[in-house]
Amino acid sequence: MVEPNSGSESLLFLTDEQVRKGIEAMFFAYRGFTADPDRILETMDYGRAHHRAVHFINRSPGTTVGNLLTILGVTKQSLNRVLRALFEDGLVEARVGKRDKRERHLYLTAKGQDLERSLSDAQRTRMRAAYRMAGPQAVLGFRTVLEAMMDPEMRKQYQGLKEGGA
Amino acid sequence: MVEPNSGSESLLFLTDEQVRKGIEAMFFAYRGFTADPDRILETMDYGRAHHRAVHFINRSPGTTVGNLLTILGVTKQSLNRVLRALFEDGLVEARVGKRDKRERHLYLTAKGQDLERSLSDAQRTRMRAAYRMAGPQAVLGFRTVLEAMMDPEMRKQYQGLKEGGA
DNA sequence: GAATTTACGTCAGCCTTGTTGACATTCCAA
DNA sequence: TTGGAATGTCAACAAGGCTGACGTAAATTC
Repeated sequence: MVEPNSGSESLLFLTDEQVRKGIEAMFFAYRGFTADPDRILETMDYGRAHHRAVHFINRSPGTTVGNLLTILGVTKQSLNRVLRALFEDGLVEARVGKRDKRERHLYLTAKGQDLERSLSDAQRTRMRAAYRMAGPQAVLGFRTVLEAMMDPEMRKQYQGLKEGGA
Repeated sequence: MVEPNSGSESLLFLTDEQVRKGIEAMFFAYRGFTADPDRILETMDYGRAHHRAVHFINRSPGTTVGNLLTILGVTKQSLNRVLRALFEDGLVEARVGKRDKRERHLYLTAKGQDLERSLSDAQRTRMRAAYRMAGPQAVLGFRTVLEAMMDPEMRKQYQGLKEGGA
């Protein structure tokens, strides 16, 4: 049913049908979103999990294992499997914390940075194309809605990264 | 209207940094997007794959297995495992095609519709809240960018569903 | 200084959901 | 009649989640 509207304001954008279109758009767009890096990763022995780790280590060099766990929202066993592979292949290195020696600070090696670049180039190219097609006004709306969709703690993480970045 | 940019207008929304924020927004938002149905599903014996099947069968009642394969982008073996569970639990029924008896047309049973409703209620509630927070202009932009991110074939699927709906 | 907590690693085992390959059935269409 | 399409099913496997249990070193608290 069409929702009531305050005054003459149209709230048609809140109908079930409109919302469902948004849901399906998320589904199909997310597929596109991951498609390019996935293609690169599958030629190597890596998956999406490695990509995510590499992305956020690149984003916040020196981040700890614990931070990464929070951001990625997986168990340490899961993350550890991924990190072990990245260590062994020399893409990531861990340095023992100076202040707190229990912590491991994670950094991409040169080789890791190369991979990161090739992955995010692919993804950025698609994003940039989409941005260009849609225009700045649409991009603003895109980000606004996505932010509103996040869980509050995740939104904090996201906004933290926003400031924190280089 | 803060409109586009002929000539020397700002293209700042296309910087690497802006694009990266978009990438991270997609990552975090998608987590939120799936969180609510996931919580419901995990109490039952189902996963996201079941949700997707139920969603699209509900969306296009009478769709064939082949159509579903195309839309979901998985192998028939994967889909078949999911469908078998849904048949056994009486959520979905398959009717042999009248014109082409090889085809199975898929329908939700009343029980299946109940599950679909409870799942999409959860997801729609979040989406609607996000839409309301962001406003109609932002929602327009949101959908525009997502559409631009899709692979062309997926975009066709998506737009086909748009018209095809109930 | 001892006890506890924190940060991390690791082993083992399980589940979901994706994959390939092989093969059977049914049925449309040439 | 035969080829190929649509569907189903069996088997095996992999990625990447999960839990539980245990170990170690360092920091913190008592």
